[in-house]
Amino acid sequence: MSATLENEVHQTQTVGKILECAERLFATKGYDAASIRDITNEAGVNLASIHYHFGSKEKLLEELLKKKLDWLNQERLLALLKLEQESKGAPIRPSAILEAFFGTLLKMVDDKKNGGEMFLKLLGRSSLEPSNLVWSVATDQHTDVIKRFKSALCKALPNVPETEILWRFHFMLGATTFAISGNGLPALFSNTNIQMELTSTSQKLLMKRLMAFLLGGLRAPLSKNLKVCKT
Amino acid sequence: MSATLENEVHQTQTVGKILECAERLFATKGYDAASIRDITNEAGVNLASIHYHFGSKEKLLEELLKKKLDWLNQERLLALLKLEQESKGAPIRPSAILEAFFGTLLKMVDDKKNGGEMFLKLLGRSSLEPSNLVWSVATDQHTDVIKRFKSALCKALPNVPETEILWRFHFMLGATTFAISGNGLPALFSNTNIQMELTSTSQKLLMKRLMAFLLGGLRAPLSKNLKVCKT
DNA sequence: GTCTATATCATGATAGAC
DNA sequence: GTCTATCATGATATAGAC
Repeated sequence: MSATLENEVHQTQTVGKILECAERLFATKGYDAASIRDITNEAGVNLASIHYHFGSKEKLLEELLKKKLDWLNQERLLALLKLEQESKGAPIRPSAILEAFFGTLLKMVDDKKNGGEMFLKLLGRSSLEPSNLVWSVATDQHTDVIKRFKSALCKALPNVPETEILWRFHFMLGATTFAISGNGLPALFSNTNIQMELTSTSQKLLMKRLMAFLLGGLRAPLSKNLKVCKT
Repeated sequence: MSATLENEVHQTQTVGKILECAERLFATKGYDAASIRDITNEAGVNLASIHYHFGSKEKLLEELLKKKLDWLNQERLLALLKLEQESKGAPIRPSAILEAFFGTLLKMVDDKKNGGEMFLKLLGRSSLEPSNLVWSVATDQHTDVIKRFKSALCKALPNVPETEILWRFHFMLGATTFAISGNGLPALFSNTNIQMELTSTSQKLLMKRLMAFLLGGLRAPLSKNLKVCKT
């Protein structure tokens, strides 16, 4: 009995340490650049333990993404449900809906303890990879969350066709992803006298900036050709 | 003499074949997953030739990106100059400016012969990678192009502060990147009866959709806190 | 069931013959 | 400029210790 307990503790420790180090290393060095040797060394566990506990390096990444995404989507759902409860039946403000979806995401950046920013960068990178890992781990929960937000947006913006809402959802995801991993910013801000602002820009300011942009894009008037083929 | 010529022909053939295959394989399998053995095999050249001609696998990618980006930025510059010439001194329509910058990019998708779509996906992926390769190959030309477009946008939108223009530039890049590599779309469109449209959506329609969104975001009203700290 | 040591295979890189 | 041989490293699979 005592042995079982010890083993369990041991396992959770091993698995936990692997998850923790893997997340950090994947995010900083990138998935491919982070070798399982790096991870197991840093975690102080055996080289083969990743294979034993997760099956493969890719499964480890999958596990990581799934865990965090599930948590994230639950937060999103809660935020949306709260909004729906507050406005009984009536359409919700588009800005509030966006805040529930993308704001919940951006808030993770501040989660220093759990490496939120690193995870978000990893997430952004992973969502463009050919393997399509991020979207393949999408659980039923994930598609459910998207469906609910889409419905809320459709109700809030009756003038925008459903197809258009979905496309704009996609565009908004892209803008948010870039907002989080500000890789291109140095190039943009070079030769201006406002680079300084980059590092000192607080998360709250970025959020305001992004939200204004997303809202503008979401509510943009349809171009002529799109009005015609309204579904 | 004849030998020199033959060598040169040989070299250009070898280099050309490497570039061609590398671009396709990088774009389809991803940079890491495409081994130099894959590339040299498919190109029908020797394994070591990549190192001889480019120095390393990474330098090869760098070369590829630089070549295409230089071409792209020249196209953008030409488009902008044409607009500036047409409207002598007067501000240019924001939509025209966006079309010159992002439309030029999107047009590459249709360049089937040169694998435009694959390249754009590769470009999108690379711009989020930690190595920051895309932005580090940014030549003076690149920063010049960005500076010119920024100026044009500032003139066209006098109500939006310069800092804000730059941030929104960044957001627009993100939206465009996602628009091109439609990885997340299946997840978004699942359980709707409009998935079909995905594959059949023409480039022109996507362009209209994206442009409407970008314009909306670019011209969005500033949130209160941003108006205060207008530079 | 949990972990470790070891073996096998593929990768990027390099040196040297031609 | 091209090719072969070889190396160091890393990913993965398996056999076996506890």
